[in-house]
Amino acid sequence: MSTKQSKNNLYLTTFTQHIGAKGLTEVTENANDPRIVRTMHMLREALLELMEEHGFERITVKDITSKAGLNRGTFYLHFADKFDLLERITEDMMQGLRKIAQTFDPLDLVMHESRDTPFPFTVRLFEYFGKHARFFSVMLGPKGDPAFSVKFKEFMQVHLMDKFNEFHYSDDRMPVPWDYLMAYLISAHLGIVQYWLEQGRDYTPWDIALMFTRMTQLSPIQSAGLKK
Amino acid sequence: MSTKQSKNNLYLTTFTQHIGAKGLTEVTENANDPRIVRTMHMLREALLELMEEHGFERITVKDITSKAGLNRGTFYLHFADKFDLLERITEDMMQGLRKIAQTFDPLDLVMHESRDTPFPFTVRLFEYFGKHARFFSVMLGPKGDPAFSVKFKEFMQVHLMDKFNEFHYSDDRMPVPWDYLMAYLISAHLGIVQYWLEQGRDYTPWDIALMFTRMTQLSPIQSAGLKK
DNA sequence: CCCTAAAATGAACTTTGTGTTGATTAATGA
DNA sequence: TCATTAATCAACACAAAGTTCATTTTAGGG
Repeated sequence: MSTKQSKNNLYLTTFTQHIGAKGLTEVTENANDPRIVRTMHMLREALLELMEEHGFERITVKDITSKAGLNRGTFYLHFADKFDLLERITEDMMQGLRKIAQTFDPLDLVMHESRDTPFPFTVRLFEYFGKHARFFSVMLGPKGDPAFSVKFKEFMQVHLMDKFNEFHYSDDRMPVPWDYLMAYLISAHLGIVQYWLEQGRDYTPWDIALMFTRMTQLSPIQSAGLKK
Repeated sequence: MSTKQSKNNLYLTTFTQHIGAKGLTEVTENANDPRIVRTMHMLREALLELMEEHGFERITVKDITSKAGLNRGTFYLHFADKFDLLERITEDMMQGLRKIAQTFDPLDLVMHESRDTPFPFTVRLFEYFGKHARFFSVMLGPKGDPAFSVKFKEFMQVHLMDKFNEFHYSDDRMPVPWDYLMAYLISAHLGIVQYWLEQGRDYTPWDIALMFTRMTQLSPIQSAGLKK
């Protein structure tokens, strides 16, 4: 009773260790705590690995925690469910993209397109994709989340395409409606990102960015170098 | 015992009413039986409606059958699980696409592109998308299945793009690698389909097909009619 | 080094959906 | 009319979800 220095903290044990399936982001965790950092990292990595293999749909919380080597209860200490986890990862990545987007200047583009050099902003984006290749590769791939592709497109729309709104004529003078042209270009660029990741990044960000410059200036037929 | 004409079929009751979670497509049903036709139809419609609302991931077999007004057991009479159901619907739609693809002739394209008229093959495709708008709209949208987008791209690759392989120069003479150009174009076209469905089909198949013709011939900058 | 706050663990429990089974009822079509 | 077969119903074992609480482990400031 005295040798073991007793349990004098019995009446002061931990409160509210739990998140609750509803209160999704009401958590104010100490993000500096190395235990939390580690846990988060393990869970994120485990989720991406499992998604790569089976797709988000087929994964259970049990799978995630056992791959992460953590207790299932620990998961619920931080996230309401697997959707919550995915959202948090996604939001972080989008933050990263938005930060890069701040450096974007449309006038820069005009300068570079006339001299067959890649647009530096595009290079920076691809460097980011490369840095987080696993995430983007999974999320934009066949096992990924189609809602993320939409998010990504919205990002391009707002941060890139909308900057050029002022430069085009009124709709009746255009060969193709403005909004359809935007849909075309955004999806085309997304397609390049997907293909590049799929191929294991066989070109440098610089090379890819140069392709963008060229494909924007040439018609598809010219880009193909088709024999007539 | 005699008034009710008895149960003389007791020893001949139905065998193997069930599919089994593994034997996915081992079923040889009489697809003409109106009961089956009706059941299939109800299940398909229910699935699409629910996907539109909550996405495939959030749906349970219970949801599907209760929306379809059927017994849950009936579902398992025809499908192993919800994935199986989705696959069957998808396969049917792809069949429809392949059938249209048979009518494709690349030489046709050369004829039409020089006179600013839509490519009839493209018109036919969009008529099909329109006819099955709910399916394509859901599956290619944010609540859909990213694997289907990939399937769809492969379809375009095989049935459209590969036909032009012979017409291009060797890679070192091209402004952009051939495979990247294909990824760009395929994704761009997919994007138009998605956008068109999203907008509630605000143009006719003919109009959309004409946009394709033009965007293939003009550079994005020309398509935009950008002020210099 | 010790001690406290907080994170992680482990075990139990309820609930919900799954996939299966066998018996019964209802519809089809020859 | 009647044999066949689809659909229904009720019951089952099972797996994972989400929650709770007591206990153990860890981090880091005094």
